[in-house]
Amino acid sequence: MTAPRAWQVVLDAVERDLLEGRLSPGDHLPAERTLAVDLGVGRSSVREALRVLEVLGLIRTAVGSGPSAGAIIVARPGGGMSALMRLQVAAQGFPVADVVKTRLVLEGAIVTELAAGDSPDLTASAQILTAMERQTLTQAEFLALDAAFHLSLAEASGNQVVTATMAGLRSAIEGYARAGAAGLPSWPATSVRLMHEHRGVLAAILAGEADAARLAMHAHISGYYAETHLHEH
Amino acid sequence: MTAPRAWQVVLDAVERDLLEGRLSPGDHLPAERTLAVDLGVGRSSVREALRVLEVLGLIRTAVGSGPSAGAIIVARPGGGMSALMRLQVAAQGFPVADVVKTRLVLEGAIVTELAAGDSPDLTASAQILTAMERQTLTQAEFLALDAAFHLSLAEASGNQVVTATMAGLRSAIEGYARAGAAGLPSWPATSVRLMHEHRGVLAAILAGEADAARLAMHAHISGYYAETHLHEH
DNA sequence: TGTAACCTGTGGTCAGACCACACGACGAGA
DNA sequence: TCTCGTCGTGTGGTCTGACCACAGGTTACA
Repeated sequence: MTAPRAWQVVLDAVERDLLEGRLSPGDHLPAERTLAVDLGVGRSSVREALRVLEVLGLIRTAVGSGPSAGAIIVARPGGGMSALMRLQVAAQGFPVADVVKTRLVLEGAIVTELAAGDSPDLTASAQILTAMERQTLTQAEFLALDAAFHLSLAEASGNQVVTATMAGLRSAIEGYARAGAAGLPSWPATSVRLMHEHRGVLAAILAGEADAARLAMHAHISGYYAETHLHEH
Repeated sequence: MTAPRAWQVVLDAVERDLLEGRLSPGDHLPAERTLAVDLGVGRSSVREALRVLEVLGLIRTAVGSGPSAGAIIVARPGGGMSALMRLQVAAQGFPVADVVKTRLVLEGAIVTELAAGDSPDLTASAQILTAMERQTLTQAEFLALDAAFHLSLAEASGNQVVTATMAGLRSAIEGYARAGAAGLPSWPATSVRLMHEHRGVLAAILAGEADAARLAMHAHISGYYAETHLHEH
């Protein structure tokens, strides 16, 4: 048995406490110094483990004293998924094409389920579309709202895993989306088309037309990707 | 502008080096002490960032000297995705039901694509099924091969993102699968049924019957989940 | 009673030390 | 000349101790 690394001991201990109910969302972790003594490791090893937990979106840390200070279990997977996918794309572990294909699968499933569902709550998505129709938006603002729209559909599905994964995929290719938009021949024309496609997707969902919604979303995503991909090299 | 945390500086520097091509898979990161001096932070902060990169599957570290020592970019997303999803499930950020639903979506898409593809290479998957038919397997060995089979289908699809996500989802609910299997009334009967379902999925893919393959996989996953879920408490 | 000063415990960071390890260079011996 | 063992060196892994900024509670004073 090879000796486990000290930070791994801390990580395992926290995971075990979570699985066995000794730790739940909202709870405080023991202080770093206490954890170090209890687990028989140095404080620096504890901190390495806590850093991992923080990046993974499991805890939030705050300095000072009082109830809001210290490390608290939060279980917000979005940030961790974004960091993971963004870095994997940067390190060429995730090809951009695979990210886009995965978006097609997930968003297709999302809109299919939403359309099949009984009166899903899409007011948030509709509000985002309304905000996007303002003519004073910069390109960056438009793209941010575009991302928010897609994410709001995932949230409407109620699936935490899909929502977090979508957030990660989106942030992973955010740079490509921005660079691609900058190289388009006519941004106004493209943005208007994207708006219409968004409205079309939303309308198909609300009409309960699952297949139409899926195809519209598919065309929306792959269309933009193809268009921007043509102009980069 | 709030001061960025020291480890964040390191993480950002590495990400920038990756994006701008100064670092590629197989390259060595500078030594921890060098990195600390170059970025103007302490070595412990560098180590916190490297720990994150290691857990995320971006680097591999080794002690000693020579070409294989040090921190090397590897971009293996499987481990990071597994850690992220396992911990999020443990911390109740990811409901198990959502994990299963996501599996249904992804594995359905995988087999659909494989069936539609032109003569996919499924020899690895077939070999795993053959290995599963040995009668001397323990329950744990059977479950491990079961996981390997599902993962091999993802790998056959060639999509790195889907493969890594599948690996993460699987490991996140591994504990539940094991606990559920232990509570089944008749494990031999269940394992035989699972085997038949696997064969059915594979046959449908090879026959090019996309819809049949998707439905078979859907029934396979949701069936096992429903069966084990009934017997746990 | 209200307020200001202080105390305490927290995470954030750094510096330094030591260890085990693995490779590569060097030198002694055949 | 070749082989093999030794030693040096640089690496990550870990621990310890120290200091800081911060935020809250506590206390003492007006």
